[in-house]
Amino acid sequence: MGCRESGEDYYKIVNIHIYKNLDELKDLLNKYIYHKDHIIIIVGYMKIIYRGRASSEADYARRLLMIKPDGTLLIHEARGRDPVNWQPPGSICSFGIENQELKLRCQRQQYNEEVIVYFKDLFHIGVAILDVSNFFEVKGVERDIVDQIISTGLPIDRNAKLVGKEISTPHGKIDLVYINNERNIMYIIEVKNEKAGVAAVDQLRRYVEYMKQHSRGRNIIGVLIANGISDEAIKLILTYDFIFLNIRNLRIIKRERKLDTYLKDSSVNSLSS
Amino acid sequence: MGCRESGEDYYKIVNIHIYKNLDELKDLLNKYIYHKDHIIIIVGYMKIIYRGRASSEADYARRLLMIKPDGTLLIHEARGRDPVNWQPPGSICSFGIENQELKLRCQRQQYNEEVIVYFKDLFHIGVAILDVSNFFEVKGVERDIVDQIISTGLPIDRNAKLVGKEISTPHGKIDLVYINNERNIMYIIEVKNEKAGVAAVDQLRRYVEYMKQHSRGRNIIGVLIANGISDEAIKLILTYDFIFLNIRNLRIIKRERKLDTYLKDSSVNSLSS
DNA sequence: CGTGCCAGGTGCCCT
DNA sequence: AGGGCACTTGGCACG
Repeated sequence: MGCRESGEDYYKIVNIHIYKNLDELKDLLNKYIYHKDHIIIIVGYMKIIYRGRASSEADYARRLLMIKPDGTLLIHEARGRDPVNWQPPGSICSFGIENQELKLRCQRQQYNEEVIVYFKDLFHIGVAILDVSNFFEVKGVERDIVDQIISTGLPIDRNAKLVGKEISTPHGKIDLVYINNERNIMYIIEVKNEKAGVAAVDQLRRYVEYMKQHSRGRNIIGVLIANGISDEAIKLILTYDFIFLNIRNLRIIKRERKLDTYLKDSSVNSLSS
Repeated sequence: MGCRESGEDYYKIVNIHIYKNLDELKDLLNKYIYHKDHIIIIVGYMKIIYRGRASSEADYARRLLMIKPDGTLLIHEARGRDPVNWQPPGSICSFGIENQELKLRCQRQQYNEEVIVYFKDLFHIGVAILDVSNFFEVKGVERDIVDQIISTGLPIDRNAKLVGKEISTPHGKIDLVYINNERNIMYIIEVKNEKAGVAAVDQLRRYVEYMKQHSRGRNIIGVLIANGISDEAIKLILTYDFIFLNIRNLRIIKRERKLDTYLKDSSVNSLSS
C-alpha cells in the first residue's frame, strides 16, 4: 500500500472551478478523448438523447459517464449492471457547447447511431489511466468443455472417432461429429455451457435432420451435452430419441466413474440432471 | 452551469492520505455500501479472482471499480463496453483486509459465484450519489413492431384475422397467428427487429411444423418479418416456402404503397432487403 | 421462481 | 465487412 503519491499520476481530478468558461473546459476534455489509456469520468446532472436502432430520451438526472480511449461511451445510473445508455467501441465522441451547456455527442458509423448528452451541472470530472490486461484466463466456458470432450473422448461411446469440429451446415455449425464405423453410427454433438432450453434441442435437431439427408444410410444420433436442462427440453429430447448428458456427470465420470457405467446410461437415454 | 458548489454534495472524494491505517478506510467503505443511491468508485492497481459459472484470474493492473447500492459490481479496463469482471445486482459485497492489502469480496447467492479483488494501490476513491430515472422511453423494439402489425393488419393478406399473440408451443412462443378462413390459410408470424439469420428461419420453421401437426387440413404459411436477412437465411426461406417481409418495406407500404402491391410481392416471396 | 425470449445486446472467430 | 454463435449473457414478462 506504499506508493499513494505515485497514484496521482494515474488519476487526475479536473478542477471544474478553475475553468472560468465552458470553452476552456470543453477544449480540455476534447484533448483527453482518445488519449492512450485515458478514461474520462464525469459525474453530473445530465440529459441523454439516443437515436439509432431504437431511440430514447432521459431527462436530467444525476448519472456517471465514462469515455474510454477506444471510443466506448458508458452512462450509468444508481442501479443495474448495464448502462442506461452507451456507445460501443469505435464511436466518435466530441464535446461542444449548446445553450451555455456542455454537450457531448458520440456517433457510431455502423447503424447510424448517436448519443447526445447535455450537462446542466458537473459534480466531478476525473481522468484515469487504466490498463488493458492481455493475460486474462477464463475457464469453464463452452470452448473448454468441447476441448475436454475431445481430449477424453466421447463418454457414451469410446470407440467412436472424432471426425469433425465446428462443421458448417446451412443451419449453423455443428460443435462435434463422432463416428463409430463398426456400428455405423454418427453422433452429432451440441454442447451448451448453460442450462439447455427448447432452442438448444431444436438447434441439435436441425443439425441431425440435415445430416440425415446428407449421410445416407448412417445411423444418426443427436447428443446434447449441457449444464442442466429444462422440463420442456427433456420432453423434446425423448421425442426425437436424442441423448442428453449433463456436464456435471461428465466431470464426475471423468474423475471417478468407470466408462462401462456410461455406456449403460447412454443406452437408456440417461436424463439425470 | 450554476450550482457547482452544491455539486460537492453529490460527489465526495475519499482522501486516501487521511486514513493512517487500512482498517479505518475499510470501515468507511463498508459504511458506504448499500447506502441509498451511493456509488463507490475506486481507481486502483488491483488483482481479480472470479469463481462461478466460469472462472478467471486477472493479475494486478490499473482498473476502475464501481459498487452500486443494488449490489452491482463493475470492474472496467481501458477498452470495451463490457466490464472485465462484474457481479449482477443482488450480490453481497464487503471490504476486508488480507496481507495488508485492501480486499473486496462480492458474492452472489444464485450460481454460488464470487469475485474477489485485492488492491495493491489506490489512486482515487469517490462516492457519487446517482439517480434512478424512472421515465425512460424506448421506441423501435420488437414489441412496437408487433403492435404496429396488429393495428395495421397483416400486409400480405388484409382479409386474415388475428387469432393469437404469443402463442405457447413446446418449441417456444409464436409471435402472431393470423387466419384467413375463406382461403383456409393460417399464417405463422415471426418478428425480428434485427437482421434475420438462419436461426430465425428455423425458429419459424419449428413453429410451422408444430402447427401443421396440430391444425389438420389447414394451409400453414410461415411469415418472417425482420429488419433485413442474411443470404443463407434467404435460401432457407425459399426452401421452406416461407414468406419474408422486410420491416423497412412494411413501413414504406404503410405510408405510401398500396396493399395490392404487397399481395403481388408476397405471392412471389418478395425478398427485397 | 423457473422457462422462454428479446436486446440498441456485445464480443469472438471464421470466411 | 458479413455471418454465425457463445456469453458469468442481462433483463423482462409470463405461467
